Parts: sequence; C-alpha cells; structure tokens
Amino acid sequence: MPPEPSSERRSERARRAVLDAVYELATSKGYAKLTIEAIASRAGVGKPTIYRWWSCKGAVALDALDERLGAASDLPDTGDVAADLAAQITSVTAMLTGDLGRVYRGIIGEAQSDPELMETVREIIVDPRVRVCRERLDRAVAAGQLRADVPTAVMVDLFYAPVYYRFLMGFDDADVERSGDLVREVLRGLSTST
Amino acid sequence: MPPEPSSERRSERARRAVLDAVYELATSKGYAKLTIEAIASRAGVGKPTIYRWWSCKGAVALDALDERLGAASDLPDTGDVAADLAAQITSVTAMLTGDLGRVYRGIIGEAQSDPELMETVREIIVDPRVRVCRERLDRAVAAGQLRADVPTAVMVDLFYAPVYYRFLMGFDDADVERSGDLVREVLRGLSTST
Amino acid sequence: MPPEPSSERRSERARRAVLDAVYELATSKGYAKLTIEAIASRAGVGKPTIYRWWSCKGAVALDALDERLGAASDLPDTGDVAADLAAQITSVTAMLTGDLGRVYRGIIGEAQSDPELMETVREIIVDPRVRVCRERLDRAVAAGQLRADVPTAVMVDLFYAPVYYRFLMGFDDADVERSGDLVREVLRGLSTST
Amino acid sequence: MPPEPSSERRSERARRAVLDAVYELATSKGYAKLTIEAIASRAGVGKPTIYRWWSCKGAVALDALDERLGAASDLPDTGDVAADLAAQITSVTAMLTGDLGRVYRGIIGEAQSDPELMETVREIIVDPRVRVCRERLDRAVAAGQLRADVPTAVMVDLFYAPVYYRFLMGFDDADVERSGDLVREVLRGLSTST
DNA sequence: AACTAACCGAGACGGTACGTCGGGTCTTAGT
DNA sequence: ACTAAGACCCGACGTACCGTCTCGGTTAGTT
Repeated sequence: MPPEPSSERRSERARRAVLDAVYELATSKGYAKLTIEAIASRAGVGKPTIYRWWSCKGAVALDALDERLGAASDLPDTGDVAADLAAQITSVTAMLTGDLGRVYRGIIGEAQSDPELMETVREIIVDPRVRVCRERLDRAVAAGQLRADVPTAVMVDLFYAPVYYRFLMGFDDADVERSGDLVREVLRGLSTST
Repeated sequence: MPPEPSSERRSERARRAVLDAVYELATSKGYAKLTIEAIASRAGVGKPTIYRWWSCKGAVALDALDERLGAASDLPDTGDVAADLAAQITSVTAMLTGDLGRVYRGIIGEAQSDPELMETVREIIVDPRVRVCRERLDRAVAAGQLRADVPTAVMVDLFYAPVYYRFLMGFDDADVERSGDLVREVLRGLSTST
Repeated sequence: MPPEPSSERRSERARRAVLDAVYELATSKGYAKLTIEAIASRAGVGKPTIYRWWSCKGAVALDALDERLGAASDLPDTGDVAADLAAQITSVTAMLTGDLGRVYRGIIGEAQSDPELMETVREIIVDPRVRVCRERLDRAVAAGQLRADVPTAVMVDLFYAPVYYRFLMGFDDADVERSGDLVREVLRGLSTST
Repeated sequence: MPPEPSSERRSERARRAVLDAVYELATSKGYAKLTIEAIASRAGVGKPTIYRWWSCKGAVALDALDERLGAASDLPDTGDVAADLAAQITSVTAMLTGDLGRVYRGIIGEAQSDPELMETVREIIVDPRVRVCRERLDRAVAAGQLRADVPTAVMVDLFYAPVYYRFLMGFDDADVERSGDLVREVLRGLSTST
C-alpha cells in the first residue's frame, strides 16, 4: 500500500521503527496528538523518510493497524450460521473497544475529510472482512438457511452497520459490545425458518 | 449550547456572521480547510469572539448545522409504520448527501478525537431525532404492528445504523440513499405479521 | 497634566485607585508587565475611565511617579556649592535605585518611542529639578565660586548627565550611586579656585 | 551574538533578508511599529526562523545596527588629546542623530525593561567603543596631558555621559550634536595644564 | 574493491494556523 | 453625566506542525 517511490533499497529498520512508534504514540497520547514530527522523533527517523513512503499520518497509522490486525480470517463454519456470525461480531467488537479500536477510530475520523484515505481504509480493512463474511453467508443461502432473495452483499452491510454505528457515534464500549444483540434481530428477518 | 461565559451583552450580529461564515466556508472549501482564522476573517469578527462562545471549530459548525436543520420534526403517522419510517429515512439520506451532510460528516470526523464534541453532536442532532422516531415506534408496538419483545430503543438503532454506516464509511451518495432498502429488510424481522 | 475632557464631575475615587494600582503593579511585576487591562482590573475601574483621563500607560505611570516624588525641593545652600550639589546627587541616585527608579526607567524606555511622552517627562520631572539646581548654581556664580563663562544651563546638564547615563545604560545600582564621584570631577573644572 | 541553537546549516540568505528588513522597517516606520510579523513578512521568512536565531525584536535590531556601525575604530592620535576626543564625539553624535540613532534609541528604550538585552547592547555597542577611548586616554595620561589620579574608566564615562544624556532624554538633535561643548568643559577639569 | 546512486538521520526553511494577550472603542446598566 | 463592566474588532504574540529542501553519512548493488 505504500506509494512506493520504487526500490528494494528501503530500510526495513526505518519501516519497523515508524510503525512501532505510530502505534505506541496513538495508543498512549491519543490519535489527535499524533503528529508526523512526533512519529519521526520517536522512531529516530527523518521526516522525509516518512513522507517518502506514506502520504499522510492516516496512511501510516493504517499500515500499523493493518499489521497488528493480521489477515482477515475465514468465519468458522459450524453449520449454525447465526452462531458463526455472532462469534464474528464478538471478535470485531472486542477489537473495536480495545487499543486498536482507538487507533481505527482516529483513522476513520481523519478519513471523513480525506476520501482517498477512506478508500484505502475500505480496501485494507473493511473489504477483506466483508469478503470472508459473504462467503459464509453464501454457503448459508445455498444451504437454505438464509433467504435467497436478499443479496448477501446487502446482508453483510446489515450485519456490520450496527457495530460501526455505535462505534462511530460515541456509544460507550459496553453498548458497542452489545451490538451483537442487534445483529441477532436482523438475522431473524433474514432467516428462512419460521 | 455555546458554553456561555454568561451574559445578555452578547452581540447577535457577531453570532449571525460567524454561523453564516462557517456554513459558507464549510460547504465551499470543505470542512478540512475550515479554520477559526478563516471564519473570523470572513465573518469580520475577532478570533477571541469565537473562542469566547465556542470551544472549537466543531462546536461552531455544529451550531450552524443545527440551525439549518431546524427542529426535529415528528414522524408522519399514516398508520403504516413501514411507509412512515421509509419516508423518514428518505428525508435523512437526502440531508446526508447534500451540503449539510458534508458539514455533518466533517463534524463527526473531528468528534472521533473529541469525546466532548461527540457527546454534543448526539445531544443536539441525534437524540431529538431518535426520540421522535421512538415515539412513532411505540405507537406501532401498541398497535400490534411491531414485536413487543424488542425494545424500541434497539429498533431505532437498527433503523439508523445502515444509514450512518454507509454515510461514514465512504459509500458513495447513491448507496447512502439506497440504505432505505436495508431498513426495509430490518423491518421485516421486527414485524408481527408472518 | 491629564488631558482633561473637561469636568469637575471626575471621580476622585477612580483617580486614586488607578494611581495606586499602577504603582503597585509597576513595582511588583515590573514596568514591562504593566498593562492598561491589569491597571483597570486591579483598580476596579473600567478601561474607558483610564483612557478618558490619560493617553497611554506611560502617562498614568508618570502621574503616579510624580505624585510620589513630591514637589522638587530647593537645593540646600550652605555656602559650599560642592557639598550642596553632592547632597542633591545623593538624593537623586537614592530615588533612581529604589522602587520609584524602576518605574521611572520604564517610563523613559517607553518614551524613547513616544516623543510626546518624553516631552511630558521633561516638563513634569526633569525641568523643575533642573530649575532649582540652576538657581543654586546662579548664586554660586554670583558668589564667584563657579566660572562665569560657562552657562549654568550647561553646568546643570553636566551634573545630571553622569547619573542618567549610568541609570539608563544598564550600570548596576552601586555604580549609579557612585556617579557622585564623577560629578565631583566635573565640578573641579568648573570651579574658579586654582 | 544570536543565541545559536547550534549549526552551520543556517541559511545566510535568511539572515541577510532579516537584517535588511529590520533596518528598513525601523527607519521607515519607526522602531515602535516594528514587529516580528512585519519583519518576517518583509524578509520573506517564517516567524519561527526569526525566533530560532534571535530572542526578541531588540536582539534582531541590535544585530542589524551593529552590522551597519561596523567595528569600533581606534581614536585618532594627533598628540592633542582634546582634539582627538572632540573628533570622536562628533562622529558619535553624527551617528546618533541619523537613521541609525533612531534605531539605537528604540533598542535602548526596549532594553529599559529587558536587562539581558541591555547587557547585550553594552557588550556589542558600548564596550568596544569605550575600550578604544580608554586606550587613547591611557596614552594621554602617560604623556602627562591628563591627570593620573582619575581612573581613565571614570574619564570615559564623563565623556560619553553628556552625549547619551541628551540623546536619551529627548533633547533635540541640535542639542545632542552640541554636547561636544560639554565634553570640552569636562576635559578642562581633567587636564594637567593650569 | 572501488564506485555510485539511493536512502538514511537530522534539522533548517517558508508557511499556516493555533489559542492568547492586550490595545483602544463602543454599548449597556447603574449610580 | 460619569462610572464599572465587559463585549467587540483588531493586530501581534510566540508555538506547533506542516511538507519541502538541503546536507553529509551510510549502505548496497554494479562494475
């Protein structure tokens, strides 16, 4: 994702130091007090080195976040789609209410005024997780557990929406964690049973 | 909502000029380029006058937005709760995809790093609209149109979540406007009918 | 000396409070930190009340200083002009190295960029003291103790110059107090004796 | 003399532009209207660049003044100490009554409330000129032209005092230029002859 | 094995905006 | 009518960061 001025000469040491610094600063001081200068200073790196590889502080933070999130993992498939989704939501809300969530919130905030950053957020963070979720939903539809007349792309939005809504609109952590309850109700309308 | 250093001596002229300036600048230049200096300059007002009555640019913008939104209006009550809610969602998405929406998006973005501002956003903008929505839902529950075992507070979140999710996560305007479709599906799971 | 917007309705209470406040602030915080706002606040007086009667903070401070200096008093006349002048210099340097001196120094500093204020300083503070000094010198010339070919106006400048020079050019208090020694040497060149 | 945050990386271009700007502004608008912002703007330089190298506007102005004064030059030594000193006084008063004098007056005024600046003024401007004057006086004493019982350090003060006194106490330029007359009288008391 | 090109650290630079202070004017209430 | 109070417009303050631009110094891959 870095805009690569081309080269394999890039210093891995500097990359590591920057990503570590941005994470430590973002979680300790808060995303708002995160500055390129502070990152450079903390990482023992020159500012141009940061600008060479990232376009703005959101991009750096996003890289650091992505690295710590790890790859999007497949949803479990126990046969019980409701339980599988619930497990997924639980894992997502756990992340959002932790240190990584605070960083993520800051990035999304900045991205409200930076469409390009927002686009990158979706590519890096959201889309992969949406994709694995859709795959599980597709199987559930194929198994006749979920209605076939609602696109799974729509279903995915319905699942994530309550979580993000509470996460981004200032609900406290407990409410964010409880958003699984909302998802359960959504699911009821999408089930073929009853 | 301004933190009022107390007084009726406040100049209405200055207040008006500031609110007008902030709206014009936010919609023309974009929320990110909005600065207190630019507001002061455009409004023909001293910076201290702004800081006297507002805590940050988000607070000023919020006041300007609130003023233009007008009071939260009651939902229509045609007897058909689904249609009434759909009308409400349409009106909300129309706002969000317009000029006011761009300002609102900027405010919410800033509020991601400013819990106090977020709190104010909810008090001023969100809560009143949630309240009138709940009242309509309460009547629908009483009329036996919606399930009584789901708190209407939860239902409201389910209605607003898809709209805000798409609004804040970089979906394009067309998708935001289509979020009424998601709400329709949500409603199906909350209805008492089959 | 106040520029009198005309009136006997002037509040003596306000005048007193202002002059007291300016003196206390100037001696405690230093002349540089003296501001019209601080004076008004400390005196319990509105800023316009100050601007009504004085043109700038230097003018206020000058009034306060003048009041505390009291009227210029005649030099003693023991018959020994050298001794009489030495006594005068001692009294002047004592003032300059004390609290009043710090205020005076600030006023003169401000007056370097305000010719009108400088003019007033000379009228109020310097000229009266020069006058009484000249009178004593005139008598000494008449008595044949001092040369008649040097105008007493020039002599006065020669007496005051070393004191002011050290006072205004950053010599420490001890050196200012010792400037009487310089005056003694000056006097030798002005005496008729040997 | 700038407080050097250390480095040879300093931009000579910026230094020159600042010193030129401060001189032009001080002589055209007057020292009182000189501001750091105006200097920065006129010089095409950022304000932080000024604050990086100088502590206050007085320090900048002092540098500009010093540069234009050039090094303190030795007094002439024609053998006639009175004539040599008179020449020196003439050159000093010429400076004081010109453009540079107006700048100098402003600096000294500001220094009345800033002991550190005053100290620097003496180091940079006064002391070097006092030193060369003392050297000439030392030779005159050795030659038996001046009394040996008065320290030359004291004599120097006696020579400069009248000039500075008139310069700083609001005498008009003609009087400042005439202060050589006072010096002549002082000299009479210091001579060995008759 | 030396060359050379790119990246590296450091940090000064021209700027923009910050949030604050104080100046001097004006308005409002209250003696 | 003059006062106390304080809001107002304005200009400047000194600071924080921005993103850019040199600087040497190191470090690789190439010759």
